[in-house]
Amino acid sequence: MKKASNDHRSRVTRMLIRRAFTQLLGSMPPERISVKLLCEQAGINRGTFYAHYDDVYDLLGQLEEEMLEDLKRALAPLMPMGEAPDDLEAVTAAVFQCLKDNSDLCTVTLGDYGDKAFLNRLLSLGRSACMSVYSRCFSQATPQQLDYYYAFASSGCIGLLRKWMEEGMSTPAGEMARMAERLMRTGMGFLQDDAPK
Amino acid sequence: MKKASNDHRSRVTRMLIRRAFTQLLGSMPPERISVKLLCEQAGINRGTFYAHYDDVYDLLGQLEEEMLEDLKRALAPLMPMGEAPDDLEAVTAAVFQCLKDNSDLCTVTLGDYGDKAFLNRLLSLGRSACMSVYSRCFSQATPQQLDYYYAFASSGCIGLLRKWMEEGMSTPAGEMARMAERLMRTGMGFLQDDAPK
DNA sequence: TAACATACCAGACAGGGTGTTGATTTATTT
DNA sequence: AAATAAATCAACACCCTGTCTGGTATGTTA
Repeated sequence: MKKASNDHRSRVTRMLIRRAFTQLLGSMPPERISVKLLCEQAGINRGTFYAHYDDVYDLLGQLEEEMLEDLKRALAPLMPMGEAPDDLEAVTAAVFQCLKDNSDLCTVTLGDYGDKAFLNRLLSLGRSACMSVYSRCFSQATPQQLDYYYAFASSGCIGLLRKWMEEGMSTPAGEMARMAERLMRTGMGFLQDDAPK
Repeated sequence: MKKASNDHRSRVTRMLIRRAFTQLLGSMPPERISVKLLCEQAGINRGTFYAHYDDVYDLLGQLEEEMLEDLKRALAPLMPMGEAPDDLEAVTAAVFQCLKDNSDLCTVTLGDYGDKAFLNRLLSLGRSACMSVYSRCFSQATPQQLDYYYAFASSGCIGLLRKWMEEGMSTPAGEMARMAERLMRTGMGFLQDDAPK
């Protein structure tokens, strides 16, 4: 990992790279993007790229890292450290909002050509927080059951996120959070008719 | 797309390729696997590979395609065509079972280095079936709401699947299906204590 | 069994991407 | 203005790709 200089030129260069990268990712998966093509698109020298990143995947990883830092920053005030957050819905809403703020990247990392590794990092981030809430609310469940429930709920939220992005994120983040909360807690039953099964 | 010969030699070669590919995928993501490396691992000539597949992604796609065909075959008797299946849990169980039967591939396509595109195909496969059930059971909901609910539920099931695989698929498929059903229909509330929120 | 078709292989080929280097130019900082 | 840091350019050897030979072995068909 190279160190990130704060020189004005460096920041401009990195911005050019990021812009070119997200543009290209809109039309092709990352594995099809060569450093050469990326640099042509960004209008920089190829050697310059290597001064900032190891390769295309290093670039992708660093962009994701920045986003996760954003997310952590946004969530920090809502999460008393080491403790279960009292308002889980507010946390969820903050997540939706943050991803909306980084939508240029998210539509890619979470999109069809997206990066599974990033999803995993996103999930493990929320894991500890949710588990502490779970074990408080669902004290009867076994740890293994809790694992399965978190796997279901967190992955479900990702699906919700993806759908939300497909729709252009027009629904307010708060409303999405409310929907997520309800789906996790009560499933789809609250909508059910009297129809059988 | 090349035509698949049924010549004995061809089948052996394709099997060698598949075996080498899944082995390699266990230790690196597909974008790191070169045709050269793959052929060395499989012990075949590089030109031979190109006689069967266009590139590594074509190979991956065809393997996934075969698996989806398996899945459709297994599901067909449970799904009266064009109609909503009456026993959704049986369908879910069949899905779990089929993926278990193809676990060598699934641990890869659904694993950490997995392929998002495959997930999408898996999801869209179940989409129409589920939607017909939804619109029957949840007649009050708007189509947009149904979309969101399917996004949540289907993605949640994927998460459950992944967790299941991590655990070595030791839990019976039927039991997993029951858990999935319950999580989708009633959420995690059935476990809840009297704790607040 | 003989003739045929098909799939392998080994090797070579041009083309292109990779990652690095060293010398030079340009911008920033103090 | 001098010192420092970054971007540029050209060139390098290396590896992978995709294709195409001609030769060999293996199946398939009559």
